[in-house]
Amino acid sequence: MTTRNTPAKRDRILDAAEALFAEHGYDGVTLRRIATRAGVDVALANYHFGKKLDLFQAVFERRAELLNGSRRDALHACQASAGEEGPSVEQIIEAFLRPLELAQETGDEGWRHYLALIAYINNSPYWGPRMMSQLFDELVQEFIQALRKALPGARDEDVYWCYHSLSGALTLTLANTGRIDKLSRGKCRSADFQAAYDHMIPFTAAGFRRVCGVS
Amino acid sequence: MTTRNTPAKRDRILDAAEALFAEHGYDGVTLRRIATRAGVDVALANYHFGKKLDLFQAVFERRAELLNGSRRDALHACQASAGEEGPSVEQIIEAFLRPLELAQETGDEGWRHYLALIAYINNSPYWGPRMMSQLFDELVQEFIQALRKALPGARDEDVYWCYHSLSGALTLTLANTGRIDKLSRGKCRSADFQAAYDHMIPFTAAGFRRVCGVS
DNA sequence: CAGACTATTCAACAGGTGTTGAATTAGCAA
DNA sequence: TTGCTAATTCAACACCTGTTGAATAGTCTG
Repeated sequence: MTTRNTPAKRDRILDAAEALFAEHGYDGVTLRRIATRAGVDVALANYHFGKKLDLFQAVFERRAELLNGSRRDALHACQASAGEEGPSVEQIIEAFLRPLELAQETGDEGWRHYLALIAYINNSPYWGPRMMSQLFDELVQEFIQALRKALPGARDEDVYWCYHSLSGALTLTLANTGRIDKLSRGKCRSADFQAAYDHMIPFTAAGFRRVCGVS
Repeated sequence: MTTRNTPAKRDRILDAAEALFAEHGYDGVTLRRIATRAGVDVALANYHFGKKLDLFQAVFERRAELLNGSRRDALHACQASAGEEGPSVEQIIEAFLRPLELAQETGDEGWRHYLALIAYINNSPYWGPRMMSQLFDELVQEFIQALRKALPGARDEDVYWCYHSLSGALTLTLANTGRIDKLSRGKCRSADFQAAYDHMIPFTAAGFRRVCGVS
């Protein structure tokens, strides 16, 4: 009965905040701008979410479990289809990255904004340590565990440093700054996510193999 | 005669702005906070640099040429010592990265802040496209040209996508968020720059080789 | 219908923002 | 000393910030 064609104002606030926080960061966005973009009074954000920081956190958490879910599914799927010794490095990284590509390629541009927000947070010396761990560390450790199994004899330290490089490459992809477009004079488009991941998967897999000593 | 042991206030403003912008971003920092940290009146920033945005740009530009210089020197040096067919992928990436490590390991922590600021700008969808090109593109193109020569037959598109991954891994290193410390439970420390680059160089070099088809 | 509860807006606050022009100090030349 | 100029501070402005409490509209229940 209460189904609407226009989304509820509460959701529109989240959508607006998501897009603006992703592009300008936490301090670069005012509640009034969010409210204006959502077509809503300023006070409504406070009514629904409390303080500005709580709204920020709500945006951050909204899609996290969904994302973790599809990533976890992808990992378990490739583990199930692999034999006794588990999936290859390539398959694990694929499971780590492809769900993001799918999310970015959805018609819903909210996912693009959300992932750009993750990039902002992950790259920030202030927000990164404060917010990333609570939602993403557990699953990341599961991926790293799988990578360790796929790289027998690798030193833990090396695996973590490789993951660091993978995470950095991914973060810049999610940020979607369009810098590669300019650098390559149009030969690459950062909006072409499929191309981005198609290159990133073999790139990082080769890095893991080389550094972690499986030659 | 006018040599002082305390740096001129103009420089102290730049130092304070550099550190604060790097940690909190452009909008997360107030001129009053910069002035306080520099031990200076608020109006002095405006006197020396004009608007807040001009101060931001001044900080961004202050060390750029110095950095480009040492990177360019490193590239030319490895090109000179290499034979006719030019340096290897590893050598080029080393020339691209080591100058940053050296800067970060200087006693002067200003360089650490500066490079974290570069990471912030490079990763930002707002600032990245606006500020990175003007100062850094020319030299980056020189590095990419060298990489192309070291990877004969590689498609331009592939080289640029590989550079994108390299740039991302580097950016997250510069941001110095300390996330890897927590993830690895102390096995890796993001302040250990030498370890970071020691891993990053073979990691990315292997990626280039694999993706750009030199097997 | 009345009532209750939620969602939304209105109006305003106390405090912080970048910026400016005038006033003050310091450094040096003649 | 007296000037002159650059460096620095002071005081204040007009505006924007997040946040709040009261007022209004909307929605469902009985």
